[in-house]
Amino acid sequence: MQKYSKQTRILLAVDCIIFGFDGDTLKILLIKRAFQPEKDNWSLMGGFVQPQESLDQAANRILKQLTDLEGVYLEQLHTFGSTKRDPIERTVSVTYFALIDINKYQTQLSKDYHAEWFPLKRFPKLIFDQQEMVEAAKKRIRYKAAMHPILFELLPGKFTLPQLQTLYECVFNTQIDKRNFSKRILATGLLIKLTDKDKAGSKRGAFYYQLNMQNYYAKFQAFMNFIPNPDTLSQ
Amino acid sequence: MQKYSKQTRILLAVDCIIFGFDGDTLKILLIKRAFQPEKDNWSLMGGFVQPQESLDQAANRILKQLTDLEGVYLEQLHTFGSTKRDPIERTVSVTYFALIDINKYQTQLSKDYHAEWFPLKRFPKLIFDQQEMVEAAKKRIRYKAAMHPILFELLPGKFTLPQLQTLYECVFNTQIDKRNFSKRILATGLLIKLTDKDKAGSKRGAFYYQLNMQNYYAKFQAFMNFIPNPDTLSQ
DNA sequence: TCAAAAGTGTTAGGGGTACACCCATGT
DNA sequence: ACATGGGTGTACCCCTAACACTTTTGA
Repeated sequence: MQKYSKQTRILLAVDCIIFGFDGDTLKILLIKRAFQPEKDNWSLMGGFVQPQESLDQAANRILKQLTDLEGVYLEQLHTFGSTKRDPIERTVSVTYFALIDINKYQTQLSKDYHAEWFPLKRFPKLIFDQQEMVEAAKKRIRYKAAMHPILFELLPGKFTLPQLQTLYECVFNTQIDKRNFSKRILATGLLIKLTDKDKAGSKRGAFYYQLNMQNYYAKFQAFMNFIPNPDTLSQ
Repeated sequence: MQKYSKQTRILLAVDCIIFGFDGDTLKILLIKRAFQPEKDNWSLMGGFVQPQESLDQAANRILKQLTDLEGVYLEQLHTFGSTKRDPIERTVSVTYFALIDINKYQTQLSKDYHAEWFPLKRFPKLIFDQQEMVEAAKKRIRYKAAMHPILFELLPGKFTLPQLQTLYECVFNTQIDKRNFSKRILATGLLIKLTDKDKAGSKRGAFYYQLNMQNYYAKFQAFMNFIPNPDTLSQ
C-alpha cells in the first residue's frame, strides 16, 4: 500500500494576519491580491502550502516574502475549512498571526504587493472569509496578551512606559491609570530601566526600558490565579 | 480560470481527542487503528475530510461515528502539518478536542473500533505525532478551564460539589481546599442547588447541583482581571 | 459507636484600585 | 512662565488563602 488511494486531496493555503503598532494605533498589513478571483481587492498575505514544507515553514515563508523579516513572533491561529470559502476551488486555509516591530518593516517591499497598513478599527472589506480571520486574530491577541507578555513583540528593543501603556490601551480598548500600570508592569520584573530617554514624545522625555530576557522566557507562562499551585498552565 | 491549476492538493484529516471523566480520573478514548500503516496500534479517532463537508462537520461526523453523540462540546485545537507525519503520504491533520459526559457513551459502540478509555496519566504509545496532539489538548483544556466554565461539559446534568472538585483537581493536578472551592464556585452564580442528594459517594450523601443556563451562557467569558474594563475578551 | 465524607465561617494578609501632586524641559 | 507629558506614593477595600469542627448516616 503506497497511498490512501480513494481519498480526495484538497488545496491548502496559509494566510497571515500581520499586526504592527505605530505608537498610536494597532494596525494590520494588507495587500492587493495579484490574481483572480478578487484580483486587486484587499486581502491578507497568503499562499499555498508547498509539498515539501510544513505549515510553520509556509507561514514563515509567506511572512518573509512580504516583510523580509525572519524570527518574528508567529503563532498558528485557526484553520478555516468551510467548503465554499473560495469560489474557484475548495481551499482550506490555516491562519497564523504575526506580531512585528513596525519599524523593522521595509516600506519599499510594499510596492511589489501593493501592501498597506490599516488601523484595526477601520480597514477595508476583505476577500472571502478573511474578515472573520481578522476578528479571530483580534480576539486571540487580546486573550493571550491578558495573560502573557506578548505585546512586547510589537515594540522595538527599547521602549518607554507610556508607549507600552498606549499599546495595552489600544489592544484592550480601555483606559489604564498610569500609576497602577507602571507598578504592575515593573512588579513583574520583566523590565530593565535604561539610563537614556526618549525625547520624542515630550519635553521632559521618558526613560527607555528593555526586556529582561531571562525573566521574559521564565515568566512567559505568567499571570494566572484561578487554581492554586497548578501543575502546568504554560504555553 | 476554473482551478488553481499549478498547485498541489494535500490529504486532509481530522483527529479527535475525546475526554471523559469517570468521577475519579480524566480519560481519553482511543481506538485500535483498522488499516495500514500502524494497523492495530492505539490511535486517536480520526478520518479524512470529505469533499463536501467543512472541518467542523468532519469532526462532528467522526465523533458521532465512534460515540453516537451529537451536540457535544467540540473545539478546534491545532493543525499539524509537518511533511513526514504520515509515512505513507503527506497528510495534514486538523485536531479537535471533545468533552463528553462519559455516562452517555455507549460501551457497545467500542467494539466496532476496539475503543477503550485510558487515564490521561497513563495511556499507550500512539501512532505518528498523536502523542503531541494529546499534550496540546491537555494544555488547552487546562488553559481554557482556568478561565471558562468548560469542565461542566464532562459531567452529567446533575452533579455534586465533591465531584466537581475532584474534576478540577484532576485537570490541574492539584489539591483544592473544599471550603474555598465551594465558596468560589457558588459565588459565580452558575450553580443551582437541587433538593436531592447523591448517596453513592458517601453515607451522608452530597447535594446535587445543576447549571444555571442563563448565567452559564452569560458568564462563559468569565474570570479575567489583568485589564480593567476590557472591551471584550470573550471567545 | 465508629468511620467516612459532607458541609460550613472566620481571620489575616496581599494585591488591586482609586486618586493628586510635583518634576523636567522646550517654547 | 507656562504648557505638556513623565513620574511617583498612599489608603482603603476586597478577594484569597489558611485553617477545624460539626453533621449525617450506613455499617
